[in-house]
Amino acid sequence: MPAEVKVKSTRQRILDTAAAWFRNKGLAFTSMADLAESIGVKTSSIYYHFESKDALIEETFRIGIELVHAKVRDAVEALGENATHQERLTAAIKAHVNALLGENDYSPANIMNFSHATPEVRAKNNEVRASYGRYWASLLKAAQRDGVIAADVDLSITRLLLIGAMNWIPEWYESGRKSPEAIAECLSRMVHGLAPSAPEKAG
Amino acid sequence: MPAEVKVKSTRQRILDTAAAWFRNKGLAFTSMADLAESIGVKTSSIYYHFESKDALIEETFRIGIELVHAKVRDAVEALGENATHQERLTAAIKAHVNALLGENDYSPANIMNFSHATPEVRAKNNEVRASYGRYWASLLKAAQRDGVIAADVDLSITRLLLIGAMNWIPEWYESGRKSPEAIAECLSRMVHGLAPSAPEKAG
DNA sequence: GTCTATAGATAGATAGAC
DNA sequence: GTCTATCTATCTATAGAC
Repeated sequence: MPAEVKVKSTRQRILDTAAAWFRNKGLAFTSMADLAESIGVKTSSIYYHFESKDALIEETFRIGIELVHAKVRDAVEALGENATHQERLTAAIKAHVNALLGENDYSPANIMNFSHATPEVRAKNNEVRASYGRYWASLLKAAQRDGVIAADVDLSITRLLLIGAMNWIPEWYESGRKSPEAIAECLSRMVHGLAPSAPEKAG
Repeated sequence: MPAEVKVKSTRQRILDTAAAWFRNKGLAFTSMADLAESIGVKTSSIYYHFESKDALIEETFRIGIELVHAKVRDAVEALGENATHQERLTAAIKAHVNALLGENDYSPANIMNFSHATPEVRAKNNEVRASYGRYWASLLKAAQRDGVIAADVDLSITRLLLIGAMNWIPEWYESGRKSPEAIAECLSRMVHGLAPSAPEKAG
């Protein structure tokens, strides 16, 4: 294989461009003509690679979840066996936040548009999303078993609130103001508040 | 005024119906024809009351924020002067969560669709949203001044993460599974974890 | 694998009668 | 204040040449 001049396939350029448009404009405000023009082909060419707009959306969605799942898993595993469960949670939070705010368009494209996709597209994305959810559930369960999270805390609600706080970040984040690291740290500290030694809730 | 037979004006029925459709289907999947048919009028009639679809969206958005702002403020003020700042935060969280999960369609319609509206619509909604944001900022600032939140916690990030965790709830909430109260309590407990006495974050 | 050309559907919006 | 009728624009998707 030639080391230089790696030309991306048209299919890959369609996916990359679609992810960027979906992230920045949303599904409805992204037309097949927009994508074609960005790439420098005609609309009909896209239909050689994807049978429909929904099929294209579905594929970008799948990639988006798989990317963030892989980054989070890698970040946690990079800590090694001796890391505390609080450290593992913090690493997972940082990785997820960075995936949503970084240069990869696929993950934010998924998170920001999933609820506005058709039921068919959502259904086909369900398994890969559920798999990622189970990974977080396992992290939280291990933390609770280890005493990092109090025994009476509802892990299901905790997980959904935690991921929700992160998934909402793209709605308000402006690059240059708050760093992804500071955001992740603040959230990690909130989760740490669920520890058994934390003050009981008032009222 | 007659006590019974209060017939809602067409304008009000358009707004109510639009809020419900925007909440359940999203902006792009709600056509003016859908709304007209739901109400029992013709599409053109809507244009007598609203000059465009965007104008209709903008009005439902404004109502949605004003409603949740009023409910949160009322819930906090109902506590009286002697309530602790933790109690005030908990009451605010409960009120916001209930507004997003309750029968009022306007607030969830706004929250779930704001980022998919046109820049013009978003801009016109900015002031009322900023006002609501300032209210939360004042709640958190008072809590920090009172020692309920540690002095080194970034209140701006905290506010955005907290509201984000709540605003994401409609994405995963299924009525009948977890109660709004249990969700609000879990989140309140997380915020309580930001207290000075809470364990310091790990590594 | 990409093109030209176009079908077919639906959307937001307007004109003018009543 | 609501109607009928229609305009115009845009979008997804397809047929067939190259």
